[in-house]
This record gives sequence, C-alpha cells and structure tokens, in this order.
Amino acid sequence: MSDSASAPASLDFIREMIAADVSAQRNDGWVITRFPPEPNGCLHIGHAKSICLNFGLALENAPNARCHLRFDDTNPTKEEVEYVDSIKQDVKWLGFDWGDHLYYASDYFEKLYGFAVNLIKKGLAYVDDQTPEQMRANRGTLTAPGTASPYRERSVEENLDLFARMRAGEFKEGERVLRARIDMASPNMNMRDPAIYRILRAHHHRTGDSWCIYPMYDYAHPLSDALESITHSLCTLEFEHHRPLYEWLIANVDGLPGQPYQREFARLSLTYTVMSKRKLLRLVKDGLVSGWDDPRMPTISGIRRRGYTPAAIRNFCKTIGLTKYPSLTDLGLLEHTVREDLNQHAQRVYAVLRPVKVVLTNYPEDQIEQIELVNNPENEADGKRLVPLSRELYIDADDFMEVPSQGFHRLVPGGEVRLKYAFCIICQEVIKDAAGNITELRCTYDEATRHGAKPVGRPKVKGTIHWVSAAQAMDVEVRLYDKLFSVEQPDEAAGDDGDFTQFMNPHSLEIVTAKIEPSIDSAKPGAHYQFERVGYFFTDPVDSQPGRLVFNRTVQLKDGFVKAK
RNA sequence: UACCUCGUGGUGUAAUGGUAACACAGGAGAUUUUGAUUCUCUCAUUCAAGGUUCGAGUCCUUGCGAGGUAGCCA
Repeated sequence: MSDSASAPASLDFIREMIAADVSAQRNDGWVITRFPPEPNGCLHIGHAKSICLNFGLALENAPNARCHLRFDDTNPTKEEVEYVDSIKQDVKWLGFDWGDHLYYASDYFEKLYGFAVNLIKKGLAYVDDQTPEQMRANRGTLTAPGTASPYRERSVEENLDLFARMRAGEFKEGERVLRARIDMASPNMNMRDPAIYRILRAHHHRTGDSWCIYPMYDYAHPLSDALESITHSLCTLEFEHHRPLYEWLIANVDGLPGQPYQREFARLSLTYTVMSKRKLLRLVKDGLVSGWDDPRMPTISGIRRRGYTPAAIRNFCKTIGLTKYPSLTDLGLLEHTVREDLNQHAQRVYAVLRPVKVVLTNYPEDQIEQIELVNNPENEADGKRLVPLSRELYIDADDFMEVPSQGFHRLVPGGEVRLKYAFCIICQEVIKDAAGNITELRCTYDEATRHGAKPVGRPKVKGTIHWVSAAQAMDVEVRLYDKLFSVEQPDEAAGDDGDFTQFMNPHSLEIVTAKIEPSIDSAKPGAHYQFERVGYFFTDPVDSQPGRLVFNRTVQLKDGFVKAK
C-alpha cells in the first residue's frame, strides 16, 4: 500500500495543521482520527475520500497514530446491522485496518447519559416540554433571534428529575427533549439551545430496548471523540456550523479524557453521479438499479463489482486533493486512475463483443494452429499463452465497414488488415442474408505476412485487429456499463423539487453475448482482464458460474479513433 | 436579504510575500502487430477594483459570485 502510506509532496490544509500539532507535541505528538459512518446505508466513493484521509493520516503518522472505525448509531429508526457488516467489508477492501479500534457510539450511551446529568447540574441543560412545532417557532429564523422556551429556567432538581423520568420511560415519544442551554439569540442556529436527547421508542440494533432516550449526533459525536481520545475530528463542510457546538461541549462537559477538535473539508462531487444516500436509496428501492452493488452505482460495493481496484480508488482520492472549495470532479479522472492501474496488472485476452464470421477461404479446412499471444505487454513476467486459430473466425462488427468512413483503417471490402500476432487477411466477398445483414466475410490470408516476418516491398498494413477462432471460442455474457446519468449534474438539472431519475442514461447497461478465447475457461470470479482493443472487464463475482462466466465492463479503453460522420 | 465558508487553465489541485507548477480532459506530433500504452510539444498573467510593498495568486479594503445553515436526521 505504498500508494497511500506516503504523504503527498505538498500538504493540504488539514495535514499542515496536523503536522504543526505533531511538531508542537500537542497530545504528546499523537494523531488519532476516526471514520464515523452511520450504518443507515452503503458507503460510496465520497466516503472513500474520508476513509483515505482518516486512515491515511494514521499510516502517515505511524507509529504514534491510529484510526478508529466508529459507528455513529444514535438513531435506531434508521440503522440496520446489515449496513454495519457492509461498511466493515468496504473499509477492509479499500485496504485499511482499524485493528482493535472498532467502536459504536451506542457503547457510550451510559457515559453520555452521565455527561448530560453533569450538564444539567451545571445549569447548562434543561428539559423542554414544548412540542416540536413550538420549538421550531421559537427558534427564530436566519435573520431573527429565537425566543426562550418557557421551560428554560427550570431548576436543576426539576431537570434532573424529569431527565431521569425520560430515561425511565414515563413520557411518550416526542413529549420532551433535553436541550443544551446556550444562546437563543446566536446567529448560529445550532447554538440556539439545540436538542441533545430525544425520546425514541425504537429497537436499537445493539442496545435492544434498554434505552428509550437517544443522544443527538451533535451531542454524541464530540463526546464520543473525546472518550476515544480522538485528536483530530475531520468531517465534511456541512458540519462547519456545528463546530461551535462541538467546542462548547468539549469545553463544558467535565472529566473528558481527550480534547479533540473538529475541522471540515469539502465533500466529493462527481459528474454524471448522484451521491446522496437518499437518492441512492431511491434508485435501489425503485428497482432502477439491481441493488446497492449494481456496477453503475457510486457505492463502494458497486464500484468493486464494476471492477475498480482499491489501489485505483486510493490513487483517485489522493489525486482529487483536499480543500474547502465545493468542487465538481470529472468522472473521467476516476476512470483514468483505474485504467492506469489495470493497464499495469490486467491480463490481456481476445474477446469479440459483436461477432461477425470470417472464413479464410485459402486456409486448410481441418487445420487448427496455436498462436502465441502476449499476456501483458506491460509486464514480461506475465508470459505468453497459446490461442487456437482455424479457418473460421470471429471479428468484431466494429472492425469492418462495408462503406468505410474517412480515416477507417480496419477491414473493408477488397482491403487488408492484420489479425494480431497471426497474419494479414484481405476481404474478398461480403455475404448477406435476405434482409441485407452481413452474415459472413470471405477472406484470404497471406502466409508471407506471418507474425515476425518482414515481407519486402509490401505497403504497410495500417489496421491490426483481434480475433477468435469460431469453433473453440466460448460464449460469455458481457455487461456493458456506461454512466448512470446522461447529464453532468443530475442534481442541479432536476432542481430541488424535480425528479433526478428523468436524467438517467437509458443506455447505461447493454448486455451482449460475446465470443471469447478458450483460455478464459480457467478464469475465476473477481478477476480483471483487458479485452484487447476494447476495455477492462471484471468477472462478475455474483452471477458468474463455473463454465458460465459473466463479465462486467469496468471502463472502455481510450479510443483515439473518432468515426467521421 | 442574518451568519459561516470559499473563489488559481475546460476540470481537480500546487505555489506558505520572490520565475504561476502538477494531473486529468482537449489539440499537434513521434513510437507502436491494442487507433491502447509510452514519449514530446501545446493550452491561465490567479473573480473585479483599489491599497500596502522593491515585489501580491498570497496581506488589507470594497464590490461581485458560489456553497452552506432555521430536524426531536447524521
């Protein structure tokens, strides 16, 4: 994992701050970060940015550093264990390790309760009997200050009693909340006596029914950080306004083992992608994709199934940088990082996505020869393989044009093209069915143009195409994935009330039956290949069966040839 | 029309008062039995206007623009 263990050449504003803390021996030079997902959905590429940051920081600052995985499970109405498992799997897959430091905010419920009692005793928290509607009305607006709750001046004793009875289950859901007593006139809405505990009659995936009051994120998060001696609490920009509250709690709660501070960075936005959990959930629930792990989804599980590699994603996260500017990153950059990785490591294979039969009329009927192909030109150690060639072959429909466009230098009637690593062929005749569809190309091959031969005085053949031998080729299902949306910014195009699904790309999935060289028989689910001249493909780990492989297109190869109109 | 944060090529980042650098995308070319890869070259005077300074992307002022914030969600 050398790619992400090393700090970038120049430091981003967060790393700069941390480096300064370390050299000032703040926290004895320790750096303790955390990745704190709520288990209410699957992780996506945006979370990968945070994971790479937090776990990356731990690696960069070793040995006096670590990163915790903490589930922020303070809202039992939204959380499920299946998400806990999926999140752990995703973090591991990305190549990170929390060691012994797996935590749950729910593990701190008792301590958090004690801290609330502490605040009440200090006159810094009170039980409010207002309805949610009243609270909202009294909170004021962005331009007008709020007004104090009639319950704001309750005595410590009464508050203590009421809070204990909230816990004991004496009140109905929503009947009372515990509020921090700060400043109803603050220009920061989060400081206008925020609710820190609410009554929720919900079964919690870890604590079961032992609690009926649950702490709010704003309350639980800083205190959980402190309990774990987190030094740097890093989150996204929308929590900027919560920072004063974070600091208020750290300053006012007594007996905290740590003094963390929070800093914020811009979340990741990608073109042609929606990233909000709500929208991703909608795609799943409405069956617009096959699930959270649909290869078109920006989820970690989807991207993994698409065939992206952990190294590619880590490199992507390093490349996008870390700032406070809410930028929009080109999806092409993600594609670039996976091509870069797969180009080095993927084995090459010949596959014909849209087969057209080619008959070599001057090739012996019964002959089968073995052609030696290079497994990976980027790595000689990957060796070579033998692939059969015979009289009847398949080439890709894209590699033949009856009426060639300008600049096309593959196979055309009367024209010559090279079958890669074999020999050149000339198309002598185009056979069509009654409907006018091409059924067969009758060609002749030239023995003098064998691989390695240097025929003198021949014009250089410009085109080189891949091929498979018809009789030995295997049929495989290939899923050609493309971007899920056809506009750069589906969110913006839809507006606040609009339906973003109207901008889905109707061609985001095309399924074809491809002809592929027989060496693929030994392929295992979860393997990366480059189909030469086509793209990178991944054997689908869910739907592939022995002898019946399914390939997902990870990304196309760059194509320098743009068909003339 | 409150408060907070942010404005550097098409995009994402760097430059920590001293030659605006890197990556992606685009363009041009070389190499290539993958129109891939690889390699060259090319593409911005930093939102605007003032100010401080020998010197400003960086500091100050004002303006403009963008994002965020009024859950008993996180």
